[in-house]
Amino acid sequence: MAPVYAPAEVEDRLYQDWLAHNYFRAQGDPEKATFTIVIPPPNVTGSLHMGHALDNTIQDILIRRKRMQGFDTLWLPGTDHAGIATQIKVEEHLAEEGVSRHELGREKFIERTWGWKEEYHRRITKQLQKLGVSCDWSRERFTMDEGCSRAVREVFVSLYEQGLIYRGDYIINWCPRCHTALSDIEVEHEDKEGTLTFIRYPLAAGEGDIVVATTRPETMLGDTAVAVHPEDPRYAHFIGKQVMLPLLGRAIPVVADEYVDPEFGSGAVKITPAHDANDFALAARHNLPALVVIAADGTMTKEAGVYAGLDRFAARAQVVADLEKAGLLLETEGHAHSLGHCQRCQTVIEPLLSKQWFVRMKPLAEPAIAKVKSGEIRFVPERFTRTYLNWVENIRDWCISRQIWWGHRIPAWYCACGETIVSRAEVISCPHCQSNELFQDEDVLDTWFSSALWPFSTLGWPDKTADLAHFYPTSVLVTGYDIIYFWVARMIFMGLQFMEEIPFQTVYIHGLVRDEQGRKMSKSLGNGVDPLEIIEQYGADTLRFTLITGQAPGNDQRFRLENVENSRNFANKIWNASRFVLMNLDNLTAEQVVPAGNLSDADCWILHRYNETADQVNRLMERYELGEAAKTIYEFLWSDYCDWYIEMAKIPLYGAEVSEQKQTARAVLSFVLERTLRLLHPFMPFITEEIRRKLPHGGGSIVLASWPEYDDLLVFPEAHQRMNIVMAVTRTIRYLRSEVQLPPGKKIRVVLHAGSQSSAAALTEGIAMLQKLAGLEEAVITLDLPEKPRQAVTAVVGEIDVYLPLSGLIDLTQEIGRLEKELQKLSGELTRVEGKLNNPGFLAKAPQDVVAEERVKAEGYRLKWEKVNARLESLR
RNA sequence: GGGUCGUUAGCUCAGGGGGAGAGCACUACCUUGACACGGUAGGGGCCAGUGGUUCAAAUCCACUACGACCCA
Repeated sequence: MAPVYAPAEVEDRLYQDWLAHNYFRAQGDPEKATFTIVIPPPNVTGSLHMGHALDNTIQDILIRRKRMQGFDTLWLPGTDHAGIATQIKVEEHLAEEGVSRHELGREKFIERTWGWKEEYHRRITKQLQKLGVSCDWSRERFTMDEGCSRAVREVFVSLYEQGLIYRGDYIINWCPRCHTALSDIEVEHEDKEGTLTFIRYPLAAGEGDIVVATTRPETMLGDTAVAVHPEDPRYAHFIGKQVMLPLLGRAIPVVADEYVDPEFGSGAVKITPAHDANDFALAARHNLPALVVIAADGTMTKEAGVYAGLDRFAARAQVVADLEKAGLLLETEGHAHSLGHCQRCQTVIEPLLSKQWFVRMKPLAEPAIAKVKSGEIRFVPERFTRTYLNWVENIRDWCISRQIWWGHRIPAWYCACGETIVSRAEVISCPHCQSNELFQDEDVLDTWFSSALWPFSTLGWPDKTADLAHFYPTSVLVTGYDIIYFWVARMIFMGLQFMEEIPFQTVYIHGLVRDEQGRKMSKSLGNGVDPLEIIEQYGADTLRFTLITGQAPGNDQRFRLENVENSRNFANKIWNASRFVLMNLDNLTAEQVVPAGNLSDADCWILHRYNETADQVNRLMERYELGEAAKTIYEFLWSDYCDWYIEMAKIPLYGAEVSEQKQTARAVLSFVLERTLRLLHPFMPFITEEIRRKLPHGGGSIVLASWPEYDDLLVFPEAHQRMNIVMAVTRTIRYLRSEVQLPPGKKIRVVLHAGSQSSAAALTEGIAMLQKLAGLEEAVITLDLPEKPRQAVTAVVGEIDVYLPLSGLIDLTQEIGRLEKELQKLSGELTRVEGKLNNPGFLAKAPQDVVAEERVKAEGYRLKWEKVNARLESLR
């Protein structure tokens, strides 16, 4: 074995081996308890980022543990067609060839996009495999594959038949760049400093005018009314009259409506029903017409008169200039307002009146609220329950039609007779007029429509498959808080609607992976770190460990290279510890690895600590505290196993001791290492498998090895206690040595004055360890020390007095100073603890075990204080 | 405007009612037969502020300040 672990030589080989053995295949055994995760399908737009790496690491950890625990585990992989996002990519690609999608035509364009999908799907799959994910690739799905597409049609038609999908003219969010409608949540709002423009609208008849304030002057061309608050005395006499729309000279009415805020601007509002959702609602109440003045491409329509053809922003400038010329521009003032941008291309969203398909949300949301409130679906961390409920409880209808080509075509056909046919199958003739002149709706569905069905469409729905019966509902959904609305909420209501059962029991929410400075990683900033590069350089285990220990549930983390290095060092530490064990195993067989008989205190101690670790890891993992669980294993392996036990084990292994002790040490070293590797396997799958194959073990891959649980047979409290004494004394001697600057190689004599038979016994049992670990040539253990050595440095460990007699090497003044500092520290502790014990309230109300604990502490401090003080006085 | 989260060592962050933790950085020493991607020892924090609850608050509650995010 090389002294430095080289993951590149290991990882691909092991992954291929795992695949070849079908270890990740779900069994589909109806008798067995299941554990199921469906992957949040990555978009086929490009490559995976750190967020994916984290998301999939978490899932893999959960899945691998459950697989080892014997569950029938299914981790179902797949990818998402990502309608708009992918279409943009392909269009950009085409643009490089100088072709637009319209020149290419719909059919050819979709063909090209499938080609794109194939390429990126391949890339994504490879990346996931590099990460080590244990997905069941035989069940892989794609949101636009035949089965998922059938599910989409079934759901659409079914919802339509139930009156939960409708088509109509409403204000939607329009992206002039993507040329499509968007749902509300696909619009990102950003606070921008804008301008509030005050415009004078003269009365059509008679003197006077009314001033309106707007942030979007160009929309005045589409105004069909001015509205004021009914109780606003300033405008009472205008209500019912007509005003002249400037520039276009159209007469429009003044209406009264409660919606108007008299405090804002001038208190009078121009009404543009076709370009503002609130105006649209108001217009409906007052039977006002709607005039579309901004077209789908963001330029002005012919309704805009002389402004027709101008871009909306150019038109704004022109309108303002013309108003000014006409003397109708009263004033402008700075005004902060929130501006919607397209989530995909950042273009300013245009509210636009158009005919779209919608899902009626209220009836679907109700059960989705109930199942979360009842706790049937649980969010981890719990606070995301509120995030979810806030949205679902205020939900609005969902605009699901998109004016793009890449996606699920809406299964609706239109006949010249006016008939609309929504159908699961292709429609050939009109059921109303028998005409064959039918046209399918040009639009496709929102990508999230198909994603919402993912937990059951991937298991075979609408067919009643065995997988669906066995694996639905899934166990956990793992995803980032950024798509709770987009995805999680929608899966819940679709699952409830169509499976009549929740889609998952637990929603585990994690945070974002940010860059070193805490900024969101993004293409435009160029601050993204490619997971593959990290894997190539440091290994997948290292990346996984970095991501999982870097996160606390639900919180964002910063990706820092120094953390990666730390994880890499940990992998190397494991490698070298294992190297040590393997070098010393000496043909130990798997059966001999089980430690039996004649265990030393050190052996018992490490077994006990291992057992505590396993227990703690299990508790933490049950609570989804994966980072803490990983850190617990790290701590155990590095500190307990390497720093202490390996060093202790060297005594029998290197010493000229009886061979039985050697054999026991070998067995314990191997036993603890092998089990710890199993504990660590979900976190670092590759290195644990690689090493375990070299160790004596029960056979088979670690992937299917049994998961370590707490073991009653590995509890050794007395030996554990004795070792703690030996270790504390060791640490103290090391400390004293460094205080007097003894060279590390210098062997010294130490006198240990034990305060009781039991401490003396502990020390005697551990004497070889003390000698080795504290660099002693001799350790004198005594219960009776009538003459305290004067030329010595001393310390107190519990009831044990430690003396390092070092005649000639000691500066007594310095020693006195050190002891005084120690005494001061002890006084502080003693005061604090005694303060508590002198407080009658504490004695009366604190739990008895806490009081007892404090008494023990106080006694310990007092004893130590007295001893240090006595020593000090003897030196003065 | 409503909501959520954060403020802990120089830096990045865990922890979460009863003795302040990790990694990195820092200081001193050490090429000891697993590992210098290592070892040993050490320094460093009124846990943002103010009130409250409690025998006991970094931890719970309220408010304030600053920062981040989500929703209108």
